[in-house]
Amino acid sequence: MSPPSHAAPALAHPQTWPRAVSRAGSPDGEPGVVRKQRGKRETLFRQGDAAHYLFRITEGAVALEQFLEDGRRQLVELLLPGNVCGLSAGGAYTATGVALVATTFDVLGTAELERQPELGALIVRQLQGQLCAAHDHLLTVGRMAAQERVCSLLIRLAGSAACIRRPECRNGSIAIHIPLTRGEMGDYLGLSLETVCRVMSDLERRGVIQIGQRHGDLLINDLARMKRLIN
Amino acid sequence: MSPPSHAAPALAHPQTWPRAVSRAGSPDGEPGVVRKQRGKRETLFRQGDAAHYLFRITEGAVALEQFLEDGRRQLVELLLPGNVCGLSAGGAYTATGVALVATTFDVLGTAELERQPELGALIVRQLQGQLCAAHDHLLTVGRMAAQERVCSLLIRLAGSAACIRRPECRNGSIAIHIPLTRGEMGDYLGLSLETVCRVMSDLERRGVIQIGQRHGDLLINDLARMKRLIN
DNA sequence: CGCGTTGTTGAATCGGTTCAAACATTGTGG
DNA sequence: CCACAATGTTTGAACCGATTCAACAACGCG
Repeated sequence: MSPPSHAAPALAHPQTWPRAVSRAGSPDGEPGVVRKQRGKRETLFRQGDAAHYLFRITEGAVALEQFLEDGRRQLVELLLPGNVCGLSAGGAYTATGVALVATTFDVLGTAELERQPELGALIVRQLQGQLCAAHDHLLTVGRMAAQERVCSLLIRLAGSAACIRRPECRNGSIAIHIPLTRGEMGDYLGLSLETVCRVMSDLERRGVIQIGQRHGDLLINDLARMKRLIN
Repeated sequence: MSPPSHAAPALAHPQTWPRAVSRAGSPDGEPGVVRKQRGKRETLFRQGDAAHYLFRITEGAVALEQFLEDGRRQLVELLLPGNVCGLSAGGAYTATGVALVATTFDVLGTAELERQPELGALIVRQLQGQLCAAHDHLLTVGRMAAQERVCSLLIRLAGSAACIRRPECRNGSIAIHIPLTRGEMGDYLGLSLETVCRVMSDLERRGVIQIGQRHGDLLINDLARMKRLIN
């Protein structure tokens, strides 16, 4: 019966990844582990492709997206530094991974998984965290009103180090950067982009947030108050 | 861009569970593995409780449910024979597991997980399958209309051996049993129970299904046609 | 500086919810 | 086994939140 506020998987266990992490500069050198980059809107892997690699985000943000045949889109997962993606049930990726902003990540051959059993424990933790996050998100999309959904997302971003521009201070205000367009926020929350706009404008009118002029910049005036809007 | 029809995790790997499975009659005997039962609407574990056990469904059906503080409910996962649940990110269950019908399952101490590393591979496969299923479900709830959502659920049930009453025959008809009330279907699909009713009635009027008099009994007249309703 | 992309706002519409009433099925105790 | 209570289902009518379509404004990249 408690509210669905599990630990955000965003920052889970970044330190337990084997090697390569501490050697950020090296593009290779360790067998099976390679550091790579992608620019805004570039894809890391595509739904349907053979799933030969795992990806661990070290910087930036990645969205997993799925499509209906007629083009309707849903962002099914939002991955931030520390998260791993690319795991698949069968042999193929079940979603497409797209960089939301310039993103750095480590690539690991799935074959490596079998050679390094201790990697399994990390993967299990990641999967558990993402499954819980997916369940929470399902509750959000399935049962919350538009305003509650938007606030959920903003609060999640405010909880992720990668999105924070100015840390929270006494009065509860915090400056963040939203690495998503309005349309992407809608596709993540199961709303139209116009509804996201309207909710954001309304929150601003009521003094809960201030929308910066640079796209994506946002000031949450009172995080606690925003959390109360969700219940 | 392909439609989100991954393998239903329902029947995944029932044969790889260690021991106990082949000794269905024995209520105990193997260290850490115990077979148990629950009746309709009884709970296996509760959100927030310390997560000391894993559960593997052998018969029946289990729903994982989450609540908002004001009582709004979402069924975040539907588990059928072969599925494992009870995995949690932290030390506590993040959802409540409720038997939808009389259900049999094996209970495994989580401590056992660390003693039997080969169990890890099974768990990883389960988690992967459930994560993919959660993503598909998110697409359904976030982007599909009421009729599409209801058909998604019916098609999923029609694909689960445990729900089939009379197997599919030439003309595409198949008799199933829905182990959920209309309200539960709504809570799973993010709809009100009335909307589920209306959609079901409409499907019947149009000859897609026939609703039996016994609660839960259903005849799908043409499965292929129903699948076309989803797109 | 200019054009394409992204964001904002309004008006009309619609799909789904809410509230309410009636009915059917299932389960229980006499 | 029947009667009755509890639970589950169906349908209607009014309402409302979110979508759609459309126009315009603000960014931001080249």
